[in-house]
Amino acid sequence: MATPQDRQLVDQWRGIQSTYFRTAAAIDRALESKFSIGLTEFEILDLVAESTDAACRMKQLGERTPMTQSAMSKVVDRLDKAGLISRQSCEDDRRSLFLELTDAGRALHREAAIEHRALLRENLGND
Amino acid sequence: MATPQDRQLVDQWRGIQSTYFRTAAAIDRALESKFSIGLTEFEILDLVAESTDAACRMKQLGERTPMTQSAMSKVVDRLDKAGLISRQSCEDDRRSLFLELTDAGRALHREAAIEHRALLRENLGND
DNA sequence: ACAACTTATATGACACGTCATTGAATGACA
DNA sequence: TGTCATTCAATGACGTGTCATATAAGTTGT
Repeated sequence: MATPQDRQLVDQWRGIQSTYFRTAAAIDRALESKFSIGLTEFEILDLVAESTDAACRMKQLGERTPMTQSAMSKVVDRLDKAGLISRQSCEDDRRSLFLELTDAGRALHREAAIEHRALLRENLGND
Repeated sequence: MATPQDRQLVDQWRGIQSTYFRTAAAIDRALESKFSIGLTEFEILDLVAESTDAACRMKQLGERTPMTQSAMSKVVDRLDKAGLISRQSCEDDRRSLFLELTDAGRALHREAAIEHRALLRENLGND
């Protein structure tokens, strides 16, 4: 019990947690106040933005984020309602959805990404 | 825009996120199923367990976790209702609360900590 | 072409975290 | 000592995530 290895593990874990919380909170607040979107919304925008088009993406996106399928669905829904993204049903498999940024979405992403990267740089401290 | 440094930052961030989510989810599920407590509950137990007694702790604990004051208050409330922890008002400052594990809490913590460390070892991969 | 199964997304009930605020106790200081 | 500000903890309204399930579309084997 309570071996030094355990202590070291626990400390490492707490470090990860606090880095994660601190950084996520900072980004979330900044994006929320400047662009009225949350961190998770931005993350989806970011993934869609960097996806080379083609392919029915909702599913594939799910493989590139730790978000639940359910969570993704709701985030995408909010982004759609906000007019930042559009969902189009795929021709070849009508269960799937093809996502793409609207012009507004692309513009917002461009701005927000700058903020996002800056806050990562600050918080992850790779100066 | 999109400099290689940015890419590297974003990748680092996604790594942290996925480590955090994967690990937290694994621990949470295990503790929930075996001991009927969540990860946040365990973390408070863990902090209280390792606190050298004395001092009115609710406040100090808040300084050692990324949790909000509000969140802590609710977690402690659940732990209290579950009979794992007790809140006693401080004599010297009646705004503050002194926390301590009940016998049940200490016993549960002892068991749960083993599981917790094991899952950290698995997920943070310091073998 | 018809079941039975599988896969993609959406949704409803619920739990938990956050923010803002409250209530109570303390401190500061004229 | 009486006021005003500050601090500790609890609470209510609210947003968002999770789980289980629903809906719809595709697949397979006969």
